[in-house]
Amino acid sequence: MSLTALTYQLLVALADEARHGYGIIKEIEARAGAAAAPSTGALYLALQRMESEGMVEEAPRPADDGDARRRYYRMTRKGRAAAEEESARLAGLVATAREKNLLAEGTP
Amino acid sequence: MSLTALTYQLLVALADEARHGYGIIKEIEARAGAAAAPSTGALYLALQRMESEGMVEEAPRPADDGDARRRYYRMTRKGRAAAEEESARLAGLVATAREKNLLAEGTP
DNA sequence: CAACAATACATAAATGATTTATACATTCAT
DNA sequence: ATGAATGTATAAATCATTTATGTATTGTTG
Repeated sequence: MSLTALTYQLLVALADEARHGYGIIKEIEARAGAAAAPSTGALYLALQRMESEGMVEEAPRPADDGDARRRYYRMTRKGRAAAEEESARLAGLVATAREKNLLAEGTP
Repeated sequence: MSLTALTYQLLVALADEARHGYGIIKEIEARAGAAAAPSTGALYLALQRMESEGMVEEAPRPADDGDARRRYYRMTRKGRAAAEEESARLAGLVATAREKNLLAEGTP
């Protein structure tokens, strides 16, 4: 039972701190470019699904954030465990890709 | 337009040499364990789709392989380019996961 | 302060890949 | 010769994502 690409992407975005939906998109854009970010439709549906699966949960809005529209989410223990497992799997796959010369030498 | 997880997995399996369908499954099992390998249903449908997309093409059966059932596939140039691009994307994602402590320290 | 762009969340319908199940023939090992 | 493993294949069902759209709030700028 492995994670979808989008689920994993969102878990990584939430790994360091709680964020609201649009904030997740902005985080992904900042790290990987606008093309890597999901559409709002995909994002909010995925967050709903992930909440129902127990991967994330809603978190209180920080006191210093006055924008009442924002809904914050954070990873649950289960979400973190799933993200760690998937990270290991992907790291192995990337290592294989490197062995097979699918990554330019010197790529981190 | 990015690759599905299964598509990428199959391209990596084909990156070093042409293989037949069942051989792809065995290669994945050898590298990542039986749980990581796709079912035959998923595999053959994916190969068909990938062939129609121009990601892989059928290759002649090696002379030293007498099993007439086997159908060999190899990556096309397009498939290799897509696999390289996706490898870079995933390497970046794994690097982020590492920064956020989703990978045990010392993991390759 | 008015107008506009960006932010923010949300859902429906269509699409499309994968899962699950099944089928069947060939090859290998004992 | 018998059974297990190999090998390819397809149909039906499932389920996540895409695409399109709607609406309200917040920030910016002239």
